[in-house]
Amino acid sequence: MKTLKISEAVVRRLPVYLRHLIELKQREVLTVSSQDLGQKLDLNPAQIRKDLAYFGDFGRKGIGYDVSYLIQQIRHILKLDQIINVGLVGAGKLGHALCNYTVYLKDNMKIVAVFDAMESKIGTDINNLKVQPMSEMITTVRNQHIRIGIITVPAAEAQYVAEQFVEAGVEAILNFAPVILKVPSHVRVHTADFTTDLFSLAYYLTDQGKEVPVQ
Amino acid sequence: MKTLKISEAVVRRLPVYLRHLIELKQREVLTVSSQDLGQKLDLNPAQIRKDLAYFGDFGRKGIGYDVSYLIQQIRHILKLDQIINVGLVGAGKLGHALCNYTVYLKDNMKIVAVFDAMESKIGTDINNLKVQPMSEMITTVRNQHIRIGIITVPAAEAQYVAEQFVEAGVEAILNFAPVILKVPSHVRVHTADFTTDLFSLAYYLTDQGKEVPVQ
DNA sequence: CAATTACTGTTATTAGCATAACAGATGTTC
DNA sequence: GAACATCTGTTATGCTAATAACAGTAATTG
Repeated sequence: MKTLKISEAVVRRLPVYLRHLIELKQREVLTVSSQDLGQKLDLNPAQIRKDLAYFGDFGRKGIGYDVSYLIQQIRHILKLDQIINVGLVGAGKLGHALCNYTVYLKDNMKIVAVFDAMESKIGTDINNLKVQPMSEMITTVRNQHIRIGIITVPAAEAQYVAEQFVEAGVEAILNFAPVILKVPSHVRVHTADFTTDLFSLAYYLTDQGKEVPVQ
Repeated sequence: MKTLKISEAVVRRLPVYLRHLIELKQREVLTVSSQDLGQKLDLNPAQIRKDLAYFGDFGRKGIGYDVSYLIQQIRHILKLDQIINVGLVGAGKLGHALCNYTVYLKDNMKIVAVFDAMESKIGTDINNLKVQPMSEMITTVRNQHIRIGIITVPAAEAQYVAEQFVEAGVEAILNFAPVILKVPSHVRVHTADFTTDLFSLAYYLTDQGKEVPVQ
């Protein structure tokens, strides 16, 4: 285990490896080479080897990587062998979708509390969790040892929610609102905004002028 | 307008600029400097100037950028001044959320059709759109001139849906399923998977061992 | 058991992107 | 209207990340 500074690009590929390895394990594949992985994941084999080598010598020359062992190692690197509690603010459709989705996963990461500012939503059930008012957020985050916060509120409220999360002591935030959040540097933020994704995809469309048949 | 190859990193920042500029316009700010923008968006001012300069001389020395003019220009670059119809497959919670969300935007990009494979979902209403069966997908995509496809189905079905989209003639795909899609090179794919986001955030958490108070 | 093949881990090279530096232009102030 | 401040567009520099190359090791085959 080296102590080099690992780039974010590397870290973001690890979950991709993990996902595919789990699939391989389900298909009872025992070992896999960087070339196989590269083909399936559209990545350069050398890059995969280098990524993994940052964290240890997981492979065997002439053979490849033991699937089960590598799964175990990546889960450890990503801290998925710890219990990681997650809190979510914003019980809208997207919030609902995320609650369902992550529960589906067989990992130690779980959404354990949901909050909303709207009176009408408080007390309603999402995936066996009762939606709590914002006033309870800080104490719940502390009591339930919530370490990651997810924000699925409208843009205008996102900064306020982020500040509450920070005050409560969350270590990282996953933000779905289309704004750049300002938080202290010890809190990691990732913004996952699909309008950005959609708009940047539009750039690559072929230019066709403005007239389009509308029925 | 130069014909250099624009990097994806640049393209992905354009929607971020656009969003903030629209906010500035609503607040009746007339001009803005790269420094102001950089401060608000956590970006280097030089980078912003360079990004914009790829596409033209939009700013004025000593002054900055005219907000309205720059909005217009970026919208043009991103082709948001054209009508861009979008189709979505997967009428689950996430699909619902996306339908609501994009409709909210005042842009020419709209989800105009929703499909699902499940019998029980077909015919139901999502945001004034009737969910159609997969069998109608290809003809609808062609008739309605759908150019971007969104995939919000489970991982196992995503590749099949992608192939249908490609056959129907879609130019780009936004994929929310946690798989790497294989499509011809003329179709642009962006995968927006939040398990990847969440898992890579976990990497940055402080190591705390495995014991965690669970109520 | 030598020769061959199939792999990794690591070092070297290339390419791409972000930052810095600066020249040129605009407005403002005294 | 000269001196100064502001801010862009562009060129130069530095750095980070991706790719390629290769040495070393394990299994396999004749």
